[in-house]
Amino acid sequence: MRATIYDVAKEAGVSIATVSHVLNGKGKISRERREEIRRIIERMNYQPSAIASALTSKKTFTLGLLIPDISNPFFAELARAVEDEGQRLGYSLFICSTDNQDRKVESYAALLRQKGVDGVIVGTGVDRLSSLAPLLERSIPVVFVSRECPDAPGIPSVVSDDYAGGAAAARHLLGLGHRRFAVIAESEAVSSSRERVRGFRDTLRDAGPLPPVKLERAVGIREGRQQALKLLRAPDRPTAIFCCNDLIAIGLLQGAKELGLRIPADCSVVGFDDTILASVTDPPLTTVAQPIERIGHSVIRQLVQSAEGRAFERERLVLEPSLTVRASTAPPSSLG
Amino acid sequence: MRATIYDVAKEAGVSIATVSHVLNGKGKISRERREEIRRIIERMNYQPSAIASALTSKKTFTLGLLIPDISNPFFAELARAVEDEGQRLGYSLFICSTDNQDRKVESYAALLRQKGVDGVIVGTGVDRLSSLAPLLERSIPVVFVSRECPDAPGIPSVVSDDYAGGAAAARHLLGLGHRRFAVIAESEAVSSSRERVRGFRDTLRDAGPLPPVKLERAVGIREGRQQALKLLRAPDRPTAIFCCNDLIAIGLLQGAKELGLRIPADCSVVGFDDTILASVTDPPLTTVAQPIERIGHSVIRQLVQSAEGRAFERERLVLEPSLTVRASTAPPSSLG
DNA sequence: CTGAAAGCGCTTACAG
DNA sequence: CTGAAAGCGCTTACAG
Repeated sequence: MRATIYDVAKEAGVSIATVSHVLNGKGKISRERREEIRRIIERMNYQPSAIASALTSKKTFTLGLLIPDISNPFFAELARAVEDEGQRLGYSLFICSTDNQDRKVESYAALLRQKGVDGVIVGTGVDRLSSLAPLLERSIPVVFVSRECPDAPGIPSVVSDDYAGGAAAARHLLGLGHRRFAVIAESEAVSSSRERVRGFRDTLRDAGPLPPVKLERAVGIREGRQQALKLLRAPDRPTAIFCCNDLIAIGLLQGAKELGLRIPADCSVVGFDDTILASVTDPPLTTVAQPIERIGHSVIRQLVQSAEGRAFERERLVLEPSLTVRASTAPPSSLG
Repeated sequence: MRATIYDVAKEAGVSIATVSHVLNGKGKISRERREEIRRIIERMNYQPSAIASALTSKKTFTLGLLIPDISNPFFAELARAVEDEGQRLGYSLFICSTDNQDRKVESYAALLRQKGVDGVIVGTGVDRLSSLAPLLERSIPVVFVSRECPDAPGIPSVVSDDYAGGAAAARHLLGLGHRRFAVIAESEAVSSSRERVRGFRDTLRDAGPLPPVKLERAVGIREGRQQALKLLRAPDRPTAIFCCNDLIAIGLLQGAKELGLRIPADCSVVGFDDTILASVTDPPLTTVAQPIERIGHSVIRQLVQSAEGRAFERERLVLEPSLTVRASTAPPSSLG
């Protein structure tokens, strides 16, 4: 069997309490003893069992990451940032893809509770806050990322400034000379999407009188393509379309191509997120870049602070997005 | 405090052993008692601590997934398949991105050991098998996925038939009428890449005398683009290029565009993997599809079998790839 | 069919 | 500065 704390205590001729103390840098141990014990630990290749230690100390140094789908590039990139910062702070990560289904959210929440995680990052849509009950009941720290839950006061969150992102998209397009716009948004239930649209529209409104902005809804590439076909076939075709995420924008690109339309010559398109997908399309997408890495790092720090009982710096951290201009936007070919 | 097994035992007027038995479906408990205890468990909302249970039973129902980078779409898609099947079988997943650095592999391996995982899936490159020592020493079950380690006899693996995939790419291109080929491969150290090239070349050789096949190396989009520029600028430009992964193929698409070349009219390109990226480029990529979902499911089953002490069905499971034909391949414009 | 008891490998007051 | 001892919440022979 592998070495336990008893083995090294015996070898060192001390009590297990002493070994535990040097392991955790607690208590006062004389320098010599400490170094002697360190050497023995090294020599025996002893590594404490995280399980036994969790049972007594109630800390597992493990976190849960609840997201809709790890195979979605946005969440995969977010997961990487979260993983890296977690690792730096000594935490491991359970990955939980929920497909935005409350049933799965709840079953993962119960599982994470049983496994004794120190905290949970929630990046998945949660219809009923009660899906998180297994966590909340046991006061396991939770922080939302990239989404918010209106009826969850007191739960901290880390988000992009979606309103500002939508506004940036509008300013870019306005600056290019566009005047006839459309938007393809996600579901009305998604708060981030609502904010993006609001920022976009408010900015247009401030720019003076403009033709009405058509709004369609989609989730993912396929629906994005369908809505694109609808919008692009209309007689008063918009010269610029703002899509609330890159997937929708990609669907739009595909729809436009089917219709023989050139992007950006016939229609400019702006996406949102700036995952790797945006750099790979043709033309590469102009898109509002979420600071995914900073979001991931911040959310972990927020959670760990809260798991370690320190006060939050803030309950809601809003990070600024920035516009990444690529080749899917240009001035309208016939101004007006 | 939350309820423990003692609380429900007291409530039910039985011993904790009895409660434990009904929890685990072990031992013989009279029907009435069993149902009575079930009701009490339900009512008290008791859920056993996975930590305490792991300490005694030595099983954590937790696995580690060691991959180069969760933000790489191939591994993200693989992770999703692994997660789903793991979940179905009752296992949670720690995600570990190693960037193919032995240092990180080793530190994650040590961490996973400490946390007492029941098994580890290794999809990351491992230069020295000794990086996995923390696992192997404790005989924690390991299975390789999508890569193999030649000096690791006895460690099971689940892979695509890379040779067959390379061959399929060659047959497709040959069938289209191509005769002047090039290949952009990954590093010679990557076994899967070697096999893909070998399958591709062998198939060409069997097709009769052909001009020599140029071979360049790249990893990722940027280098793929560079090698593409080199290949496409040469006087005897190939009419078809086989890339050992989709990322390289995407770089090639970008390089071709810069040179004003049309794909597939001026040059056909075949990728490998068929991640979401391949469906999003313009033109969409013809690519050898790895059965990512089946790979992920199989590797978990293989690992769980081994973790539960059952014999392997086989030590090496080889799944067949298939060619996904999209729009990046066509007959050469000037035959010959 | 059921229970008393040992044990898993740690941490943490507490006493000295 | 160091150790004896209790306790974390389970599982598992073993005895009856």
